[in-house]
Amino acid sequence: MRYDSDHKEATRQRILAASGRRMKLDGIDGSGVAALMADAGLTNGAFYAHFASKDDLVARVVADQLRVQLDRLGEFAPGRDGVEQFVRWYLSAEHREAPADGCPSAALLDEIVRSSDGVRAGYTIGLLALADEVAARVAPDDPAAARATVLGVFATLIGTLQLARAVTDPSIADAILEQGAKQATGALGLEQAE
Amino acid sequence: MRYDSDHKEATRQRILAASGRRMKLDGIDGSGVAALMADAGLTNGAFYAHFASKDDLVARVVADQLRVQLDRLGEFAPGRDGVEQFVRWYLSAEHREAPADGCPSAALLDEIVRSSDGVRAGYTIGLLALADEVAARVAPDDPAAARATVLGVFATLIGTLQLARAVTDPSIADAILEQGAKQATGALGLEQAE
DNA sequence: TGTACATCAGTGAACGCGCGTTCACTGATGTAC
DNA sequence: TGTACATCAGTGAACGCGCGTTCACTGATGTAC
Repeated sequence: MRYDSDHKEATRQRILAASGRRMKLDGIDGSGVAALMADAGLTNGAFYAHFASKDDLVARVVADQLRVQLDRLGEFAPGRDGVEQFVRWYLSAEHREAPADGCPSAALLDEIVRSSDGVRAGYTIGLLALADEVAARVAPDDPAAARATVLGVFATLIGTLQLARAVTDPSIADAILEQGAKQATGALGLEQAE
Repeated sequence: MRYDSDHKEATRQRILAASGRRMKLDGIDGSGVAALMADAGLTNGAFYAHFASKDDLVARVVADQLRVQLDRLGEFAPGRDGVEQFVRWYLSAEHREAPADGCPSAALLDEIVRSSDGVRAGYTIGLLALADEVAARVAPDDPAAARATVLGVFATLIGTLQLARAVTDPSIADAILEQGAKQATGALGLEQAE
């Protein structure tokens, strides 16, 4: 090998991470292949040595980004406490202001809806993996039954963050986040910390 | 006048309605000016006699679409019953399958987040007008206090519909809609009809 | 040990195409005289 | 009443540009002998 044996894989991961950031900022349609590659420190021609097409990249990015969310949850406390920390982070002003480092669902969900079946199938898998992990934490006795509740809470988190980002009045944006936290913690049966 | 005195205004409304449908299907970035004008039965050159730019159009479309939602609410029963009917319609399989005829927030919210301040300001006004109408219906004694609750419910409705549209498994999509209805009616203190 | 060749990640120019926007023009109709 | 002109919504070609994708090439390094 002319490079380390894992050189190409490392480059691929760099493209995935850079594309995740860029797409969450500028949207999927709004992120051109040349810009994504430049973000990863490469030129556009190298793209097709790593991905079959832009659609292929989108599917990988979406899956990768959901895995990052699962990792993030893993970095919080175990059990229900970690879920509460996750919700608190999710609906924070910091997350609202930093979409590039944030949740791919909030940033991209309605573009994902319009994406290919491959993208949506990957999204579904990643979403359910995250939901099942949360369900196992909040209802260790019967996680299967809790899955629907958790998906409902996800819907609230995603919609709340999008609304808070969309409105131009900061005090309304704050109120939306606060209300979302109330609903989400209530639905999960968590104490709302203040 | 060589045309009826309201001919141009009628054309403008036709462009707005056609653009609303198309953008909810293909996204804002995904809808080119030529395609939008063709949908309205015109050629691309006429566009700039009606709108200053595509961004101007987007702002008008978003405002127009939110007004349509307000009109829709007005067509349901008065008072709380109409709100319940609105929620039921919003989280129906029909609405999930027909984004072109549906809510602009669910179809476009994360593209609106990335749009210009003008678009977002118009969105904020339309959103609050709708929220205040709902608040006046569910809490006629103190609608101002109910606004936050209503915005929280909107977030749940929007996120729920997006999630249900994104997942590739139909039974999960159905479960997401059902769970969203449970949370939304609960938050509004409405009986959930079956 | 030294040289010729094979490998392959990445470069950068080019492809056809659709984008948002501009503009000279058309043609139907109202107004002036 | 008839003719010349003004108005203006809409047409359609063209602009420069960035898109996704292709491809001939580079150059660093490993392997063969």
